[in-house]
Amino acid sequence: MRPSLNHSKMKSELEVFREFLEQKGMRSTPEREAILTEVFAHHDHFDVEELIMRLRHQGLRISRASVYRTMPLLVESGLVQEVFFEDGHMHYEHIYGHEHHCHLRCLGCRKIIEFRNGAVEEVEKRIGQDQQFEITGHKLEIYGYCQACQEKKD
Amino acid sequence: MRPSLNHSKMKSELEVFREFLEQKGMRSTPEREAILTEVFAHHDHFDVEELIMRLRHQGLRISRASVYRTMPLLVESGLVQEVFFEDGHMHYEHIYGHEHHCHLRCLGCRKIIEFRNGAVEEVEKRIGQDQQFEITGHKLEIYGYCQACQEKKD
DNA sequence: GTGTCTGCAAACAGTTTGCACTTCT
DNA sequence: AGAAGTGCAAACTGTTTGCAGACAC
Repeated sequence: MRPSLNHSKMKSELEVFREFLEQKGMRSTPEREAILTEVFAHHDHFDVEELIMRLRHQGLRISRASVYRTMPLLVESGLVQEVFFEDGHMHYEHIYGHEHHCHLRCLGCRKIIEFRNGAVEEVEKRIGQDQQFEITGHKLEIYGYCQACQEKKD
Repeated sequence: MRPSLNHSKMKSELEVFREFLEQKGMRSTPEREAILTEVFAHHDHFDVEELIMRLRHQGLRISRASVYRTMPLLVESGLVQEVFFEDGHMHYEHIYGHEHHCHLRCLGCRKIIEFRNGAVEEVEKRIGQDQQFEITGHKLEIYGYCQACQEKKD
């Protein structure tokens, strides 16, 4: 479902994170690294609560505060992305080492399908030139009703 | 900056809202209509706090609760869209009567530029067919650094 | 050793909700 | 009359923060 890029020539996410922290004069700690590792352990969208639960299941009792303090670091380092805000809280996904993808969301059952499409990258490039922007990324979300939910509506 | 569609053949947003409410067995009230009117009175992104302030400036003392209760109705009716969650709260824009547009966001100064691009609509259409989705809309946000912020970084 | 980080608990902010009263039909 | 809506204030929930002790460098 979510293909990885060829990692052979890439730094690991841990290396990237350590370099990011060092460059900011911040420390690499067991807590931060455990959070990072857990974030990359599953290929699904997640929220802070789920992440904390997963850490607990590993026997790691990392405080809520530390997780909340670490999330912006992961985002700033480019390893993780805020995907959408829903049900009163933010949802994230890790993006490092994965091809860029967009989201197709069913407004009926709330199911989310990922897809890739090169055309969006081209649009992005053109817009960047037109507006003199240095583009670093994009988010495309398409929404509607999946087949099952279309039938339910009738 | 943000061109309107040709309104001559369109229902007004008020008509749309009234029909939406009626169809849901809900009432059209002065509060709901004042909120709707104020939402369509300015062509900018806004948040609930700003909206309440603008209503106050009109001498309308509509409670926070009513505004919070009305926002989901405006979204559900398709008149308004949630644009992004930032600084701890949601930001909206009205979309009825306006061509669809996307957002280009500067990560440096947080400035947001709107743009239109037909290619995205085509992508949307194709994805809908591939996935058997009935597409109702999309959100594309491209981010990066504007020219001024690129220079600042050097 | 020094400055950063963690965990805790309290604080905060946006949003939701229960309730008594009002309003629309 | 009855159902639905409003305003108020309290409750709720996700997130942030101050502080004392712990730890990385």
